[in-house]
Amino acid sequence: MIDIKNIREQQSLIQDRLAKRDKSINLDNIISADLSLRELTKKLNDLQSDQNRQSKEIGILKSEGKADDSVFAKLKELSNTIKDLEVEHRTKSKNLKSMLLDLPNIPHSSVPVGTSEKDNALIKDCESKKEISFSPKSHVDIAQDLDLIDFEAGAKISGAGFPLYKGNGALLERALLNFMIDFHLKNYNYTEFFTPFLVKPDAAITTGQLPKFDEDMYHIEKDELYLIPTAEVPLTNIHKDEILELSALPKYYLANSACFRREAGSYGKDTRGLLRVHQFNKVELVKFVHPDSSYEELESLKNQAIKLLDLLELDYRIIELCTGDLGFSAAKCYDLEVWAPGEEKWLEVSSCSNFEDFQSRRGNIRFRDESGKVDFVHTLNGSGLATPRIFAALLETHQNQDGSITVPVALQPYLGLAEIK
RNA sequence: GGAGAGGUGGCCGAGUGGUUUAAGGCGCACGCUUGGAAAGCGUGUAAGGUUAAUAGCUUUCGCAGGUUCGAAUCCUGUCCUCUCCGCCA
Repeated sequence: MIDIKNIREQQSLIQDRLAKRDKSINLDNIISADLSLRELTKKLNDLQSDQNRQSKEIGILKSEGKADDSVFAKLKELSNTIKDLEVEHRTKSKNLKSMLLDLPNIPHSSVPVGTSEKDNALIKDCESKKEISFSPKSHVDIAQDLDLIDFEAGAKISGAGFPLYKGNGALLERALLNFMIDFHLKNYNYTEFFTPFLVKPDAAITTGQLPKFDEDMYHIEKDELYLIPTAEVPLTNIHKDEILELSALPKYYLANSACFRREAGSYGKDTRGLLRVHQFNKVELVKFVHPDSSYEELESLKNQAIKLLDLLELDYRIIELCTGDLGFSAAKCYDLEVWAPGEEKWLEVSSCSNFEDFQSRRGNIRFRDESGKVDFVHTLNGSGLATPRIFAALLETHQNQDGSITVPVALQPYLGLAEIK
């Protein structure tokens, strides 16, 4: 959520910066709603003050046995006026809040300007892809030939997009997750969590999935709970409505979770195999940091995810999203993409974002700064990493002509195998 | 799912309709005291809105409504925690 005071004070500046993301955004309604709400607040507060004072006087009169009906009648009128204004105030305040919740974050000034994916900046290209001397198979065929995934059975049980990992496939999935979790825990100062997979609407509002992207989430109406699209949601909400001590920052949190995505509107796109599924696993990294250091933290987050790709011996490139392609909550975002030689596609396996105070404002996550003043923390997150596309790229990159897979050295202890055949 | 108890400031806890402007304690901060510390004594100690303001006003006692001139207190709904019973991995 963007600070209303900020919008109030520099409307045109913010308007311009949001226009780089979406030209249709207009702040005029918000400005006028804010103005009218503030006028109403002033009026209401004055009347409340009057009511408080007079009620207190009645209290004293009554205790002295001197109160008569005329005083009550007079105050009844005031009380009714206040009640009406309170209703109006509530409505207007909800209205403004909902407008603010629908507004995306302001892109950081360093973000390349553009309208879509095609304007994203290539930060680091892959210098030389691993050479494969034969025609590489798709991960779908490899997985089927080696009996690693039973897509048909998954579809029978839950529908398309719910892969059923089997035998060495299930083992590889588990090995990948454990390898990645251990990597972060051993090399960086992360605290591991295992979170709930179902969350209240408020939690999804904090991170920005709600209220705008309700259609993308699995929703259990009976209990008013949502299935998490990423562990970012529960992790970020751990400190909802809290004021953290300065000494507690930065906080580095990690969780492996199943992620559930409806992928509404993306039917027909990447439907084959593991490229776009409704349920997958991901190791998520979340940071709560001092506002002064959030951009350094973004770089280190990105570098951390990259190291995993090196260890898995995958070919990758780094993209910086342009203003038009940036996610709703992000101020700046890097995507890591791995090369899948069978599919002949770059696959997004990690997204590392700085949300600045966008999420912390929505979730009321604050800290006490050097001077004792309360301010919002900055939050960041990054995938480290999402497995299905890593799984796919791994099979395709490390496949041999005889159909076997050579397991990267770093992963071998977790798998207990040097090759899958 | 059924029955009961409870949710008050950083923490504990008093408060069942009106000087509550939330007692008291703990913790914390500062000061006095001291050779120094502890103890003791004193002062201070929430967040949001508005504002030039650390002034004033206002909101907030889980949350949302309601009753009343006036609600932490009464009523309704709801969420959460705990205990017991039932079911269950």
